Formats: sequence, structure tokens, C-alpha cells
Amino acid sequence: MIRPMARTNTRFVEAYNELLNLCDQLEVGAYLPSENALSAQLGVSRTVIRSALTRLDDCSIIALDGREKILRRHSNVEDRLEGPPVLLGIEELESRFLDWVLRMDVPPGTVLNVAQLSKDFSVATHTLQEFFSSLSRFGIVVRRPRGGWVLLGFTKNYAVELSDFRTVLESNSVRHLAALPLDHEIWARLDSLEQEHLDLLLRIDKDFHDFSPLDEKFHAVINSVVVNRFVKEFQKIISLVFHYHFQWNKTHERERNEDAIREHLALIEALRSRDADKAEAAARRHLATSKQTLLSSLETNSHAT
Amino acid sequence: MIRPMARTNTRFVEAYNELLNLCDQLEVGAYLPSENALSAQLGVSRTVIRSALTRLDDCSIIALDGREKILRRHSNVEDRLEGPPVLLGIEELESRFLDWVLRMDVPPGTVLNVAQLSKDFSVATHTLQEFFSSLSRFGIVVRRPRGGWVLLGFTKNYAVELSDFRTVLESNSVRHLAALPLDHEIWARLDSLEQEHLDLLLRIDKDFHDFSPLDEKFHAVINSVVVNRFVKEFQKIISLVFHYHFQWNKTHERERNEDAIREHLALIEALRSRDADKAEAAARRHLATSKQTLLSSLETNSHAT
DNA sequence: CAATATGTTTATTATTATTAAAGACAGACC
DNA sequence: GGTCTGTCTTTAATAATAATAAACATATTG
Repeated sequence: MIRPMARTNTRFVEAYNELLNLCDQLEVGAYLPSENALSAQLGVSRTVIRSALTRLDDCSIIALDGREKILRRHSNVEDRLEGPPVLLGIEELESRFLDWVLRMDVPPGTVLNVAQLSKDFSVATHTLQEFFSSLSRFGIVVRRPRGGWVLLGFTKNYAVELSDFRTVLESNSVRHLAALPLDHEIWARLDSLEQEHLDLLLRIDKDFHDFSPLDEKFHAVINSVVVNRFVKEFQKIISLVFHYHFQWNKTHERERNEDAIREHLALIEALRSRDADKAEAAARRHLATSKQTLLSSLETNSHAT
Repeated sequence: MIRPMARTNTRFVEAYNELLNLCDQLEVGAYLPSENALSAQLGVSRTVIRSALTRLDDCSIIALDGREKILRRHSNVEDRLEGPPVLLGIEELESRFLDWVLRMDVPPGTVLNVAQLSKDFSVATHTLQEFFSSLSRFGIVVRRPRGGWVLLGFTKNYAVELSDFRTVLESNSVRHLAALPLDHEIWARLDSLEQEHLDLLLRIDKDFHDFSPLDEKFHAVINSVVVNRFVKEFQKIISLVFHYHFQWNKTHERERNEDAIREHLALIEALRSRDADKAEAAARRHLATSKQTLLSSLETNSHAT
């Protein structure tokens, strides 16, 4: 008789199985630690421990009487409990959802069916609702007047505005970076990045696919000099959108990547000069190229409006 | 016998009352329009119309038989239905919540009790959850590992990073603005803004309170030249935080506001020169002052860490 | 009697179940 | 053929519920 469970009892199941492990390490007849000790050890509340102990008693694994908890027998395979299917959290959902939108070319204007999607992504419906609510801050989805959600991005306009915004943020990072003292650790990191770029350039004909992760790393390093939670939050979305598209835009991929590498190298060079204007100019050149690539990748996938 | 209602039947109640109005305008014995026509007219689904018609029939207001809907009598006061209490939507919640945090000086680290707060703000619990989820994008709240939410901002660090971010965005706007052609409508708007500033300066001794809305308007106009959804989204938060604090920081308010007006005027002047560097410098000077004011207003309210 | 244990109660959240509403489809009617 | 109604399916908003955490009270032990 399985009753519907409002909240999943994952914590109970895990704690129970963990307690079995603990019991198996003791001799039959031994005393178990106090409830407080157990709850601290397993990192769950005393309530969970007490439920688990009660069940251990019911299954005659321990003899529970007040504060006496005497081990009566070791566990066997059947004593183990099976938990409910694990649902994904909101963090994993983010990349899976954006990946779905971009990979499947879900057109702007699509009505997002929460009931259906929650099954597809194996998350609770309300997790999706909360997720959409947070995505709406980036204008990727909007709430419909009387319930439901509509996918807005990624249109051409969205790409343009995202690119522009990225340019504003990254120009700022570059200017900051150029002003850092020579003994700052960033310079060593740039040296090693430069080497990685040069290495890849030598084997670009066959390894041009390796550029995407390097690009991500490069921009992450540049932006790391600005410690700002808003910049960081946006970087996540920017990174996802750009790299997803670059990954699937196969036209002239080798040339594009080679050009980008040379732009990266030019930017590193400009940064070393520690001339903010020169560095910013180099950054803007590269970001403009990036923007064009993003736009062309949207156009080949045709539904951009 | 009132049964619990999962979803509120506000739409039904409103449609029903609206139908009563409609009936009262007809003569007894007249035919009502088709269900489709009624649903189009009232802007609700046919399902709602049908429920309402059925009830009208039950109350002997109409005689419903297939597509015949004959009016039998006019309505009286008792026929009117009373809807369930109206809950606020997520849009109204935003300013109310931020206002509560800032006005009550809710300290960073406070655990946000969804059950309690949903009563206080008269919204559904899940509305609050979705709202917090969207706020988490701005780092104002964070989700706790196993459920619940914690208020993070507004710490001193938050203020610093928000100010810096604002400076980045607004410097960009200012550079854009300085590059606009002379026949662009923005110049006329700046002229009128300048006049408003000059006017206020004359009566600053008694009307220094009028500066806050003018400040908001000023920055909104400056930023309006950049058409970018991300910039717009942030402007909302920035505007709320800054203006709320300025409103409550009473130390040297007259001097602060007078200084700010002069900085605004200097910025307008610099913009008119259409020299991007000069304009940006003026903007940064003003934003730096603004940042200091925000920080000092946090310090006087003491719990900033 | 102080410290620590368990027993009991309360509060809060995550998730399910339920209802209102929207929309689709098919047959009836003019 | 077009419009109308009857029926059914799908979806999202909300209330109800089980799991958990945490607070409080009482008992036990050294």
C-alpha cells in the first residue's frame, strides 16, 4: 500500500540506509549513539533519525527502548530501502533547457507547456515555473497574462542586444585589466593562455574544434578581473548562448576559429602594452567579429526575426 | 456549503455578473446571443460562459434549452455573486517587497518565511517563490540548500558592485548620447531637463525634496538612448535601490541635492559639447558622488557588512 | 544540578491532488 | 457551408498533505 507522498522522503531513505551501514560495522549487542549524535553525524534532523530508528526497531534490527538502542542483527539486502526517483534541481535545469531551445531550434513565440516539459526534463512542475520566472529577467521567456509562458529569444534582436551588452561589460573588464600592476597574477595566466593559443594555431587544420572551450576560458579569464556579481550572472547566459551557437555553426568553422585566435592574440598583445585605449580597441574588434558570427549562425538557422 | 477551490473562480464570477448587466439591458422574453458571441464579447472562454448560463438557468433568470436562451426576468441585488479575495500579481509584489526590505532595514542573512510573507503581502505562496527565484538573478536573495530563502542584499559590497555596474552601463549611454546627431529629439529633451534643474536650483532651499523624482527622470532620459533589454531590466533595480535610499538619507540632504543638480548641469553641458570623453568624465564624477551617498546612507543605517 | 538524552509539539517547505479555465473536436441545426 | 452546442482533453493555479526541521518540555545520568 503506497500512499501518495507530498514531499519526497529521500532524506529518510538515505539516512536509513546509512544507518544500516553504521549498524553493520558494530557487533550484535552493541549500543548505538544518541539521536543527537546520529543526526549530527548524518547531517539530517532528529526527526528523520527517529523515524529511521523506529523502522529499525520494527524490522527487529535494533531493540529500541527509550535511550537504549541495542543492535540485534546485521542487515541483509532486503532491508535496504529504495528511494523515489530523483528529480533534477534548478541548477541542472538551466543548461539543459537552454541547450534544448538552441539545439532544437525552438522558434520564438512557442508556448512553453509546463506540464509536458516537466516530464521531459524530469523536474517538478513548480521547479520549472520558478526557473521560467528567473529566466524572464533575461527576457528569454515572458509570462502570459492568464498563466503559462512563451519563449521570446533567441531572435536576431536579442542577439544584437546581448552582443552589445557583452561588449559594454567586456570593454570595461579589459580596461581594468590593462591597469593592473605587473606583479598581478593575471599576467602569468595570460602568458599561459597565449601559449595555448599558439599551440592550437599550429594544429588548427585538424583540431579547430578545440577552439570553443579555449574561447570560453579566454573570456572567463579576462572578465575575472572584475569582481561583480551582476557581471558574473550575465556571463553565464552570454557564455551559454555564444558557445552553443558557435558549436553548431559549421560554416567556415576552421577559418572563423583561426581568425578568432589571431584576434585573441592581438588582444593579449594590446593588454601587455597596458594601454587601455589600445586594449579596448582590440577587444571591440574581436567582439564585433563574434557578434557577426552569432548573427550569421542565427540566420542560417533561419527563423530569426 | 463552500467547497475548497483549487483555482479561484474569479473569471466565472466576473463573467456572471457581467452577463447580468447584459440581461438587464434586454427586454424580458428576448433571446440572448450565442455562446461564441458572448465569450468573444466578455473575453472569456466558452467554458466559463456555459457555466454562467447554466447558473442563470438554475436561478430562473433565463430559460436555457439548446440554443434557445430566453430572458425570463431582470436581476436583483441578491443575484450578484461575490468573488474570492483578489491576490496581488507578481508585478505589484516587486516594489512592495523591496520597499519592505529597505524601509524596515531587514538585515542581510534574514531567513525569508514564505508562508508568513505570503500572508503579509496577500499573495499566493507560489507567487512569492517565483518572485524570489527571479530576484536571485540579482543576488538579492539566495535559495538555501534544502528549501527556503535567505535575504542577501543590501550590504555594502552589494552597493559597491551595483554602483560600479551602474557606472559601466551609464558611461556607455553617455558616450552613445554624445554621438547622436543634432536633430535627434534627445537634445530638446535635455534642454527642457536643464531648465527644470535651473528652476529647482532657484528654489532649492525649500524644495530640495523635489530632487529625487527629477534625478530619476534625468537618468532615465540619459539611458533611453540605448535600446537594450538588459540595460532596461537593470535600470529598474538600480532606480529602486538608489532612490529609496536617497529618500531616507536625511543627512545634508539640501547640500547633497544641490551638488547633484550642479553635477547634472555639468553633464548636460559636457554632452552638448559632443565630446565623448568629456561627457563620460562628467558622468563618472556624478556617479562617484552618487555611490558615496549610497554608501553613507547604508552606514548610517548601520548593519552594512 | 548541570549536561545531555528523549518525548512532544509546532512551523515550514516541497510536492501532490483537485478545481477552474481554455481549447479542440464532433455532431446538430439552420 | 457555416454556425451553434455538447462533450472531452489539456493545462495551469491553488489547496491539501506528507516530510522535514526546529523549538520546547520533560526525563535521565554522572
